Amino acid sequence: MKMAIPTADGEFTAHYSEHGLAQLDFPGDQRPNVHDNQHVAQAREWHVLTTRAIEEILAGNDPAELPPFDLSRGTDFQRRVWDELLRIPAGHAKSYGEVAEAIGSPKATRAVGAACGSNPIPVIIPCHRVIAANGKRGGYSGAAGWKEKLLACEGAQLL
DNA sequence: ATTTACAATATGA
DNA sequence: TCATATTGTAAAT
Repeated sequence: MKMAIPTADGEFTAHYSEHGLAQLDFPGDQRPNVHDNQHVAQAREWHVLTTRAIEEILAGNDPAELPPFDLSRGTDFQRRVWDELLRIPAGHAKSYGEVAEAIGSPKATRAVGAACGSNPIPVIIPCHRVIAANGKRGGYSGAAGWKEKLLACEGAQLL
């Protein structure tokens, strides 16, 4: 199930599976991913939540409500990372090391980076709020410019 | 099954 | 500044 999300910054594309939001793409950079299912009505409800959440984030606020995610592709470690990312409030940034420590493996900083890289739902799962240890930017797969843009939008404090 | 490469970091030279 | 060990995954051998 593929649905567009028009925003002031372009049209995002959300992909829904039968379990929830499975993937989110930046404007103009759609990854080919076809989810065919019959749960159209349910996907519409999720889509409302997704759209509202993205609008909040682009405005620099915390989304009040999120759609369910389909993390079938993720490992336990990755889910721990993503869950931790969701706890970062708007306008705040954590380093890879801090996230690694928060999930119980202080030395798995590199693994955290890998988990962020395989994050299927950018923006809502705020992988852009994860930065290198000394305020460096680190990377951002696919849409590098968005990291700075989103952080600037929130006025994030880069320690 | 083993090696390599990542969006990292701390340490030692 | 550069080399290396460390950690979890995925992809390539």
